[in-house]
Amino acid sequence: MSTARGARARARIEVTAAIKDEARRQLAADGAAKLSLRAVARELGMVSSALYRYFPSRDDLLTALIIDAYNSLGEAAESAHSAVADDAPRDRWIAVCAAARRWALEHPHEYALIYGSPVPGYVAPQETVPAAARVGLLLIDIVRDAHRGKGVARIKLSAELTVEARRMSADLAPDLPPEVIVPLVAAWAQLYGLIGFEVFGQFNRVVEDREPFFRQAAGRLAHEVGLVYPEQGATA
Amino acid sequence: MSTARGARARARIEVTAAIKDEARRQLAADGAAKLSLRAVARELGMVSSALYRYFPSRDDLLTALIIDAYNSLGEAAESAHSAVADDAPRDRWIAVCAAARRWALEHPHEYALIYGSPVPGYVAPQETVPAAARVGLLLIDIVRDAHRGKGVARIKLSAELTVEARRMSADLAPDLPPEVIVPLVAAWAQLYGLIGFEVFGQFNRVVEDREPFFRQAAGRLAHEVGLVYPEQGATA
DNA sequence: GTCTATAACGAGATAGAC
DNA sequence: GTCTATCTCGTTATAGAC
Repeated sequence: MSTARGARARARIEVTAAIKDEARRQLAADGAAKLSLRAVARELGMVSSALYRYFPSRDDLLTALIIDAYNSLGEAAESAHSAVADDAPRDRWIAVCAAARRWALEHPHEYALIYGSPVPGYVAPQETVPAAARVGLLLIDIVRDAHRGKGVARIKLSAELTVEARRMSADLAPDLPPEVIVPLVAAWAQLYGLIGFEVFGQFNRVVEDREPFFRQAAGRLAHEVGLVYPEQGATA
Repeated sequence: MSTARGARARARIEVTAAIKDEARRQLAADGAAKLSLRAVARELGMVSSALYRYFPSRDDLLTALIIDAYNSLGEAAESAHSAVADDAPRDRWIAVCAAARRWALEHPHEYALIYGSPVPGYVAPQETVPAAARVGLLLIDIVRDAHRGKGVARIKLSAELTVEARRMSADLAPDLPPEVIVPLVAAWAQLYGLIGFEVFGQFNRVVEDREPFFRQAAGRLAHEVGLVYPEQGATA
């Protein structure tokens, strides 16, 4: 009986994985907007009503794919980071940025799913938040370490930004000063500007040798958040 | 006879505009992937085959919408720029960035069309290039002026980037040195990272008071491309 | 010449009866 | 779970109105 239950659980996991794999293939072919439970079922030789035992709606399947994508990206970034965990913060920052870029280039359709245009009619539930936050939290960790080691330069914030900056700091990293969290969040968004332009083809005929270009830009982003070599202290 | 031709030409322009307006409405509702000639025709009280007198295919209609969006954005940026044409390059830079952001927030679906996920099965023809380049060329102009006035700081490029940097410089702005064109292109991409995160909702619960945040970030981008106040010369 | 309407194709999705 | 009747779609051929 426990073996039967185990077998059933195993089967359920396998079918769930097969559904998501097929859904990812259709994502790549037709885009998230056209993802259809029926088409997935047909391709798997199932009937559409059977899919509802695994995903109660198309939106739930989409949510699962989105969470998987964020986790896959987060894992790629975290494992790249752990390989250089003892290096200078600036090098760790660049390693994480490069890992995010590599993942995006290897999974362009999943990248489009999480950082591209919103899917019409779909609203991401709160469930997606923890997975979505992984890369951001990693970048915060790196800057936090540099800040402890004083290897971080602070920036002057405009007066109109001080209230919001304090709120962001309290929300995201209470141990980091507002003058650090603002450029950090900006760099986070800018990183995905660089990655998105490459993945979505905006760099075609503009930037050709993209790896060194990206490394240079990621280094500038590190500088923007105050990460300087090796722990040489802060400079304005 | 010439009046007849004029009336026909006018009618053609009006119908073309009506088709594009309706297509834009459907774009906002269902996304570019689901844009359908038949649905547009139905909503306009025409028959689908009649649309082919105006757009030879669905992709041609999409292309027209894309070019219009780029031109609308380009116009917004250029008119914002001409209002501050005599200010310091740094202020002109920030004005153009702010205009691009405002346009994107006011036209989120058209922004998604040109800077979001690619439309599955659609490849943008070369026709779109001139319109797509307008904001970029404006940013180049601003940096060029600052460079003439020596108000631009050069950055050290990594050795691995020198060849590509020279190619980019020759291609995009032969009168600007590679050490300027690289951060300029990077800042261009990063600008759309900031805008995209706001338009696509990635800043929800992260950045709330977004206007001052954006201005701060745009100012940092200006700094990154070497624009400093007023023409106080170059610093590393 | 310029346009619109009718009809049809082949492909795919969908709803409901069974 | 299967089958069928009825939708949608992009696109083309054709015929006729202005």
